[in-house]
Amino acid sequence: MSKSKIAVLVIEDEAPIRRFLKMTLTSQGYDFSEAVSGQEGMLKVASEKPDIIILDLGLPDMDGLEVTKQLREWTPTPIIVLSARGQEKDKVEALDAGADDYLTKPFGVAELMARARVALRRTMTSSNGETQSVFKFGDVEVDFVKRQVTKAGKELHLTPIEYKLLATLIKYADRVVTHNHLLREAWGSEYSGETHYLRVYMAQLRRKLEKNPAQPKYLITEPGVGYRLKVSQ
Amino acid sequence: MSKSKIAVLVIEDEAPIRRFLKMTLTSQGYDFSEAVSGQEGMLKVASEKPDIIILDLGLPDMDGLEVTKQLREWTPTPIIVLSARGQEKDKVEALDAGADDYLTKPFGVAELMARARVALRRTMTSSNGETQSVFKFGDVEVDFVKRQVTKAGKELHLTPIEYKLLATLIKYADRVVTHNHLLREAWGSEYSGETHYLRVYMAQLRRKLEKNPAQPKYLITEPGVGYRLKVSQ
DNA sequence: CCGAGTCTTTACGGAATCTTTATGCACAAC
DNA sequence: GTTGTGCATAAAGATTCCGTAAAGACTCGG
Repeated sequence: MSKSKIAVLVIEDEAPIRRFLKMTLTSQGYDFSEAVSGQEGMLKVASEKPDIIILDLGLPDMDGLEVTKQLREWTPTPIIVLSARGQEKDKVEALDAGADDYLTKPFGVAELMARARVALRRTMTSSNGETQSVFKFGDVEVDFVKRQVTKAGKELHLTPIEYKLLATLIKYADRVVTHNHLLREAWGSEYSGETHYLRVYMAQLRRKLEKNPAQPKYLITEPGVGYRLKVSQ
Repeated sequence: MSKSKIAVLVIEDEAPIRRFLKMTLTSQGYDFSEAVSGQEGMLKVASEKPDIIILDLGLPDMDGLEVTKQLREWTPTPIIVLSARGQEKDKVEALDAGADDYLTKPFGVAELMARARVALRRTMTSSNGETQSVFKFGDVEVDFVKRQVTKAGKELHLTPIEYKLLATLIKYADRVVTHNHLLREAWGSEYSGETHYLRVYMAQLRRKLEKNPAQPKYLITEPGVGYRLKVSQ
């Protein structure tokens, strides 16, 4: 399963709240990351590309509103704001600055989780991912949203392993992917060394995707190393 | 269609609040529309296709949670929930049912407006296509407002689970929906892994909807992955 | 309390997929 | 020329997954 975890970045200076959120989020299966200041937070948003940001407005180094505005200049990642101040004016300012939600401390963790799910629901279902949803080479098209492959417009059926294998090669298009790497991604880490499976499945993929399977144009063998999906030129 | 104004639908039984919202919204340049019951509200969502819905949970004729869930079966239009109950449990339930935000009465109108702007900001930027309240494939028609299914004009009875299953497949039309995803949406998260339920119910749906259930044209199996409602081509 | 409708559970034949085995080819090393 | 290694391909065997029918359990209104 190549389903990576959902990554949450918590920008919060108070250690107890950070610890608390870390416990809750990790126990619910999220990938947790933290920053203790606005500066560090913005850097981590850029470097780690979290799926959602939980931001305390009362940071020591800079105004939380300013953090929100600056983030919104370049990223649409959902931001849930936490604040000790419950005045309506504060809420309106933060929401208009680009925050997606606003919770007043002390907040209930169940509500925070529910509101995080709301924010994530949007970004997940809307098809505007940073990864292109359709990949093409030759007359083959791979639609990752539909999980469907077509060749010359005609639908093509791939088995789960064939699909994962192809998806991995596309992920590293034009680069060589080693035998073990492919085995790990398509089968699982415990299959390292079973390079024979690869030969069988690469042959199947070629039969389905290549015009002349014996002289592949796209699914290239790199002897002794692995395979490569050739798309350039 | 050249819709200049943003249309807001308010579903609320208390006249004073309705009047108040009408004043505020029209003065801010929104197109205002209202419904006094859940039934009327759902009909107006289908007929008027508002850009955003403000929904009071405490309606006389039906549970607001149920309204939210039924709307979410076919439309992604933002829903902001108003409620007199401020318990965390109520908020979580409403948000997980599909609401985009939850305000406890008495609420500040500035905050409501700000939260409406947040919800609108998201849908306006992402190119969300219009959703229809009636979905068709082959000679089958599904009316999400009446909750009624017809085949070749003849009314067809589906059990609650059959209906939810079909509604979920329609929501992700042409996309592969995994076993667990279907189980979560139609049965609930605690049913993950009970894939044999799906086999039983997919067979029932095929018997009712397909001309030749043994060779389905629309309800397609994706072995080892899930199912897909095929409507294109 | 009963019965209709619905959900849950079970069983099994068959289909699809994964795994294993076998054979042949190309090429390099010796 | 022989040998060995890595690869391609086909096909058989093993396993998992799916479709179907039917029976048992549950729910709810009357």
